[in-house]
Amino acid sequence: MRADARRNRELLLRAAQDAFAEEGIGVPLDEVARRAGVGPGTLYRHFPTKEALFEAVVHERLRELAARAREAADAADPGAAFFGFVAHMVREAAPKQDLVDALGGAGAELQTALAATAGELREEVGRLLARAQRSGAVRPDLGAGDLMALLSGLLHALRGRSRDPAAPADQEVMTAVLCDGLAARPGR
Amino acid sequence: MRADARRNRELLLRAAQDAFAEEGIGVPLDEVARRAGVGPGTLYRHFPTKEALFEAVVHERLRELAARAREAADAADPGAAFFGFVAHMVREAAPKQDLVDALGGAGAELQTALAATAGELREEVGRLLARAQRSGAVRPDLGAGDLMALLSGLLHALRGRSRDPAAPADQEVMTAVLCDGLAARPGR
Amino acid sequence: MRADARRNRELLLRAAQDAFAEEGIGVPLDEVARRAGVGPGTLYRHFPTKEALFEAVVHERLRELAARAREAADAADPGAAFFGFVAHMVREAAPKQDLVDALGGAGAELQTALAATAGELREEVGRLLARAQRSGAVRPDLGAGDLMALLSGLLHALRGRSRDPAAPADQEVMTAVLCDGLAARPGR
Amino acid sequence: MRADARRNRELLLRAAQDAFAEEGIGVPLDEVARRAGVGPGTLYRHFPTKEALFEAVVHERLRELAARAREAADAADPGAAFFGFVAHMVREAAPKQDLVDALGGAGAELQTALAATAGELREEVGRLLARAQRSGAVRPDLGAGDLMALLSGLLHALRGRSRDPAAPADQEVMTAVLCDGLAARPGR
DNA sequence: GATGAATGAGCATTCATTCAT
DNA sequence: AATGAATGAATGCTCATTCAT
Repeated sequence: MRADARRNRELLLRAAQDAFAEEGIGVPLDEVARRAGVGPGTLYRHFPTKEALFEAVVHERLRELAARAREAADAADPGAAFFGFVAHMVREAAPKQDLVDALGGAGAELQTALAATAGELREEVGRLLARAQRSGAVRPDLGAGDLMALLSGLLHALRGRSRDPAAPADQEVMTAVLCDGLAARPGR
Repeated sequence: MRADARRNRELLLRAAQDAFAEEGIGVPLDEVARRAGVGPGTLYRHFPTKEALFEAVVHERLRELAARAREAADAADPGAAFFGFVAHMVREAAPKQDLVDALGGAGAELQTALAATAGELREEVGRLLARAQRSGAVRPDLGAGDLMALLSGLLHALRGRSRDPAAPADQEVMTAVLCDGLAARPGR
Repeated sequence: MRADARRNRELLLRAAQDAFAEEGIGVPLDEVARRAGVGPGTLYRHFPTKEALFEAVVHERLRELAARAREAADAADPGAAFFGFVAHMVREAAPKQDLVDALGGAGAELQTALAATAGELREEVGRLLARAQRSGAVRPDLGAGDLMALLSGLLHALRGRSRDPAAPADQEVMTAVLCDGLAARPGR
Repeated sequence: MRADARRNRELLLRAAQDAFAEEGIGVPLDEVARRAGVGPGTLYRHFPTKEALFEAVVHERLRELAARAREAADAADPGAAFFGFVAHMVREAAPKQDLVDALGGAGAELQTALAATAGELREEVGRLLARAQRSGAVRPDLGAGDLMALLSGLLHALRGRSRDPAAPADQEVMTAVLCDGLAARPGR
């Protein structure tokens, strides 16, 4: 691949990251191309469909999250590792509309293409989860799929609220609610 | 109103309920009309804009939920009333993509028209919440806006999962996580 | 024809007169029906197409103008009769958008259907004109068609101006310009 | 700008000129595109709204007329310059339905966007007019707005007549009537 | 390879006309 | 005969995708 081609690919990915983060999957591709400073044709040379671009962006983000989960897998305190990762993931993903869209499953086609990467993240998170459950920090009746769904839901909730001035919502409190709900309850 | 008009209005509302429930606000009006077995002009006669139709559908659903919340307001046990309503709301609203869209605030314009009804629901829910908080059943650091957002998020999560066969998620467990997170924690 | 049918026909014509006068041929028929207090179906019972209704309205107006021209045909002073009629016609027709549309020939189909009545008016006006020309009051190089066109143009001009606050125009002056232009010029 | 783009822009403008000239602002954009041999999207690329296209066409025509008026402003004989311009304008604009629409003020929105250019023309014409009035060639009781309205009306009249074979009208005579009406009358 | 112009299917909405009630 | 609901073709505009330059 020529140097300028590689550079354009980078520019496009960066622009797409920003655009998708701000507006979700709804952004016109022309705007992505404009942000990247290239023509839409160039975009299509690198990414044959809009979904391919979207997937590329989300793929990268999912892998970053998966990597982070992997790092946390060896931490001394399984419970702290798990809840630390949850907090990290919420913090990182909340402002990325595309992740919210992707994790929430907007459009069934996305799922198939992203399934592998999403599965990878789910596996890593599942490992963290299982370890935390074995250590007694997290409720035992929870599958990795449930957890991913709950995270996706929280992200969605945070997205919606950031636009609605009439109903103020507190990211800290909402995350705390989720974490408390995930925690094992001593009395039970 | 003439019999055929009422019938078609019913058909349209029903078709719109189904279509919006399945696909959210994104469904083409022509498809709603097609599902109802009428022409697009007929749809227009009954609902002058797409938003009017969407609002009619969501309005009804929001009012049902608000009514249910009002009923619960006088129950003997404030905590049980609150958690019972949360479970009811999740059960009812989960398969309705439109409610998820509306509660999640997809598109600022919707909000203005539905704000009144959504606000009504929030108020009723807020009353249940406050009472449950005073009774010590629900954590005190939670606003009505937070709660609505969390519910909206959970609904979104459930919607997304219902389409994703690869990542099974359990509505019961997820609702339990939310409810446990909402509950006051004795030890704190 | 039943009494109520005749009455509805009257109501419709009256409503159409008003609506067409105010908005020209562009008014939706539903609005005409609404103004008349009847259903659109009733409108169609009496007038099989929109154009038929339009023609009925314009027909009546043209006949009134023709009658007025006929009255003026015997006046003592041919010049005064002619210019008096011109002023009358401008005064009457200026606020009737439909007449402006019809005389201006908006839509070729109209012309065919209204041709007979418009021709009748043209004939009467032509008689006034010829008499005034013979008396030396009006320039001789003017045909009845020219005159009708000029009148239609003046009406159009007055219509446009009444909407444009940036370019004030004076109906009196404009009519005077036309009349002076029509008058025979002594020096020639 | 690329060669093909410029070519298509030219084709579109030309097609729009013809279509607007023949049918006024009422032509469907799809027909303009069809005439130009391009898709509707291409039209949109060059002219983002229908009004933008209309304005582009009319703008050009108005500017040509304004330029012509400016040229005439320094002529030796103010009266001849004025009447010459009137004749020129009638000749040029008569077959252009769009100019008639624009000058006649069809639709208030047009006015805002074209107001500047139309105002420019009115100013230039007003200059010619004032000079001719000072020289005693043109009646003093006439504003620039009146003149523009009269011109617009004459154009409208000529348009209408060109479609009506039953009522022959003579452009020369009609223009002469207007000009004579505009001229100062010695005897008054 | 890059560019950006062209494409055309698709959408919400309007309104003259028809037809069941 | 009246009613007003239903029809559906048409319009301006958008945007993912293709293709000439």
